[in-house]
Amino acid sequence: MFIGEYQHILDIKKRVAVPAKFRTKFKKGVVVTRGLDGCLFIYTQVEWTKIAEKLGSMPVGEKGTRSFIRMVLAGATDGKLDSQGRILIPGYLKEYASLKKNVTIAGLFNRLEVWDSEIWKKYKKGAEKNQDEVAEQLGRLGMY
Amino acid sequence: MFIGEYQHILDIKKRVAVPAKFRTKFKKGVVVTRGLDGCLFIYTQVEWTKIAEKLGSMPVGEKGTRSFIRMVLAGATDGKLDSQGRILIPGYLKEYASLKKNVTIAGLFNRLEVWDSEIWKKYKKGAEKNQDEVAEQLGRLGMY
DNA sequence: ATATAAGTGGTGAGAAGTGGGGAATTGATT
DNA sequence: AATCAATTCCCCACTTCTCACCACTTATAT
Repeated sequence: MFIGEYQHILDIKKRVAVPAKFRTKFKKGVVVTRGLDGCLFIYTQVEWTKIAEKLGSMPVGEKGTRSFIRMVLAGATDGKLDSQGRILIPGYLKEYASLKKNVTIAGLFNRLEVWDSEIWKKYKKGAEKNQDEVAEQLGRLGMY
Repeated sequence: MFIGEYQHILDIKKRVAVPAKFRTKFKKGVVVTRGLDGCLFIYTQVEWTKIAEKLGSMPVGEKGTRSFIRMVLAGATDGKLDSQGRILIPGYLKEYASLKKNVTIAGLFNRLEVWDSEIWKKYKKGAEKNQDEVAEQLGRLGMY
């Protein structure tokens, strides 16, 4: 499963390297799409199939949910890693996530997330302020 | 289980030795992640698997939960001990815990904690001041 | 005091990350 | 349909970093 935080570069041709230790999981293909909180989600082809099914069969209750699901499904592009283990980010996704040169790749269990490094830094700062809440949740997990 | 307090050094290559008596527990792998109060948590692979499963099954609808999961999962790295029984600390975790050269490793039942030695010293001082309060809490728990 | 284990430091080969040239493909315009 | 521009893809090349291993020092135990 995916964990960890990695610094990479989005080069001038809009390519990002997938951390080497995860590349084997993408042999069957990779799917990139719009994510939550202004990042991109990267799924393995296998995981994506499951996710897409789940999203497609969700009760279309709330307006916001509906439009988000559309964004995710419509925003998806599939491809393969190049011989150097990189993926190509389409222009509209680069724009969606405000990606500049430096990006942070985060491992989130069944997916990777791509963040602009500056935005990620701010996001972390925000999250660290809620330590009490974090402690509470850790307690519930039996971690603390 | 883990107990005790140990002084070690984070060398220039960001490696720390795990106290020798605990090394056998990490044969299957070791996971380091962000902890509370500015320290790092070290779990055995076995312990971590339990935690990760719980994290994976948490609903991601709420913003707070999402950021909590991101901090724990993206903050984590897994690896193995090197032939000298050391673990490698990624830059972002070194920074998170403000680690300098001297670090303190503390055993806390199902995990180890890594502290910058200076911070640990201060933390202990603070904790000693609250002894009355601590005693009270222990009493409530029927431990004292 | 000697032997053994633990802790720390360093080096070098190989892997990973990044950049770039040029062919192939797409799709837009005339 | 033909041409051109732009993007994508497939290599190759260079640089940087990581990891496994070796070597030395310090601590512990008998």
